Amino acid sequence: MTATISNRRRGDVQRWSRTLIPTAREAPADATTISHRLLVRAGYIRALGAGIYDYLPLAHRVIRKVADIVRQEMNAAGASELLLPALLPIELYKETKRDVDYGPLLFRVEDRKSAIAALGPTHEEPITELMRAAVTSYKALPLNLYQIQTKFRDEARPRAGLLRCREFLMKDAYSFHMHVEGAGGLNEAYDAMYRAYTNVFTRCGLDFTAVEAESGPIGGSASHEFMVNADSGEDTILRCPESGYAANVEKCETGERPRGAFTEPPTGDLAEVHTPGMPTIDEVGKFMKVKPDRMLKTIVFQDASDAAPDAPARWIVAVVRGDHDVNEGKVKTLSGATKVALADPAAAKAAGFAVGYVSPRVVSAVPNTLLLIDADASHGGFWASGADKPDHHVKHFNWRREVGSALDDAGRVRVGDLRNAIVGDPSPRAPGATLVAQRGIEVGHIFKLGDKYSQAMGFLIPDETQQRRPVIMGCYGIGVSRTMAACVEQRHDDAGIRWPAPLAPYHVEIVLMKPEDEQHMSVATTLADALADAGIDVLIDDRPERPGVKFNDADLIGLPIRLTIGAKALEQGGIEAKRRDDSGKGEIVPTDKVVAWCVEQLG
RNA sequence: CGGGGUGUAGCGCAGCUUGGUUAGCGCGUUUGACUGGGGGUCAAAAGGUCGGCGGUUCGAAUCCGCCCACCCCGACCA
Repeated sequence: MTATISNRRRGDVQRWSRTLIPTAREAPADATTISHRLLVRAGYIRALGAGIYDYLPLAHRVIRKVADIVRQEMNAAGASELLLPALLPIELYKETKRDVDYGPLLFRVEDRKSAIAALGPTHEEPITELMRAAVTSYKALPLNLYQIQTKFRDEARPRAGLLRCREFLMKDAYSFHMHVEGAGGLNEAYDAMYRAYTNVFTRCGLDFTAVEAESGPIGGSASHEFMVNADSGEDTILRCPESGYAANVEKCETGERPRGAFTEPPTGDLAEVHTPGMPTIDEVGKFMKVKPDRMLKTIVFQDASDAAPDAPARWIVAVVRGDHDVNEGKVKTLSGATKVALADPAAAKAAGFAVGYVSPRVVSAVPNTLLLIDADASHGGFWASGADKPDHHVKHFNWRREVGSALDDAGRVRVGDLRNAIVGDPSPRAPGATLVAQRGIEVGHIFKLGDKYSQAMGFLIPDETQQRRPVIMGCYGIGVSRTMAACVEQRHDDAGIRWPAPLAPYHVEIVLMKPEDEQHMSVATTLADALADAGIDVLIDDRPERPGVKFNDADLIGLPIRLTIGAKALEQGGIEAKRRDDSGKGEIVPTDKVVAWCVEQLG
């Protein structure tokens, strides 16, 4: 006897009557999202609590297929799979202060000795703890380690079925390096992960977009999100149709926008208006009869660089149009500070800011203040603004008259890009092109971590020159269970799910019109066997149900191919074959050609 | 965490305002018959701590109080 190692996978064959697929005509009333409703109705998942789900056999098979593709691509990219605990001593998180930073999002459990453990929301700490003990030489690097594991996050508001859960399945990978550039460096691993992720989602049969996301501590394009394109997605991304540039709203740059000259004449005398108890732009605008796009929104930040803790606070005041959103990252960039944060309201008040009613005039009124003006807010014409005293606003704000010569001092006033990009903004990469919006669901995220965790946890090893240096890390996540739901959001119709072949729980459903007919059953099992030999997974609907029920359920669970075995087709020496994506009854395919037909359709 | 809402059979709902037979209806389930290519028809049946605890009352699904769970909008979301 010879042992063989086969790389040829034989398909699975299962009978509907022998597994658990509890389909339902109606979805539970509390399921509102499409993927949630369809996955429950089609018997894939059941809710057990808020953001907690049972994965029934069909769902488990889909999950496994996603995971297998992820594994293959990760392994091909040189990563190694391991498995870390989900139950983690809270002390680990104290080392990085994430027990506080992560806050209530971190699930905590108490053991019999009253010790607190965390249920891992992500595994930077345990992997760094492992590496710190196991790797003591730069010669052991680079390394890329990953796991596919259940994660726990005590979400403030779990919602949308599998899209935002408290317990979910995630692939998380961590890479370790002594340097960023060059062979064996972080950038090399990051690029490899970018390619692997592109391969994964392509192989899953998903329509997706890789977008630039908020930069990590290393700067540059240090983070990408992989978004499944779906109109029902929660996230908005912006894309330049010309250059292919795409980014999320937090990150998206804009092309040069026209700016004001600060020489435009006033529109009238400065007029103060009493606006009691109106904290929002909308309310004030309605009260004063001024549209938000004619108001200046003035937000106080402080330079949070930890360079000189005793130095007097340095204030950064950002001004954007009332209908725009200020972007903290852009405030940081334009100010040149290494770190900025929203000003502490009490400290800002003490320094002389009328928080909530600030106007750009404070650049002269409060020492150590840098004024940043978004291009769209720098124009002339009518403006309303805060009045620098509580419960008051002013009309006819004029830049030159109100702010004066400070406008000409680049050390005190700068104009630039300060707000989130919006649809119609000029593209930053193609002159003349404008940004378009697109909805998506984030299913992957790759990130250059740098030395944040290795520093915090003391993971330093000597390099070639015997200098102890913190290890540089990258982290790379894929939401496995979320990918399943995102796929349903993207691929469904009124009748049910439409799985792409690579993720379908089974590739082919054989519908028996008369399961009690022995000849029909024999045709079905012979056919299923032949399909399995070709590597195809087969579900046989052998239930004694009426045809309508079975056809509707077939559409609902969404397998790519339906083969119907009934007297009519058999008399013609064939089987009725239909793709899920096609309407109608399908075509009669000669019985001996069915396997080849299926293989061809499944591509 | 703020605002709104819902808990009655596996699922979808009515009943509650105005307390009073044995708590109903549709779907589903079980049994039988007929039927047999897109959720069929008839007959019979099973299935309920009315979210929980306490209170008011002769009597509570219904009124009152406290608690719990879940959903939606917002805040939040490495």
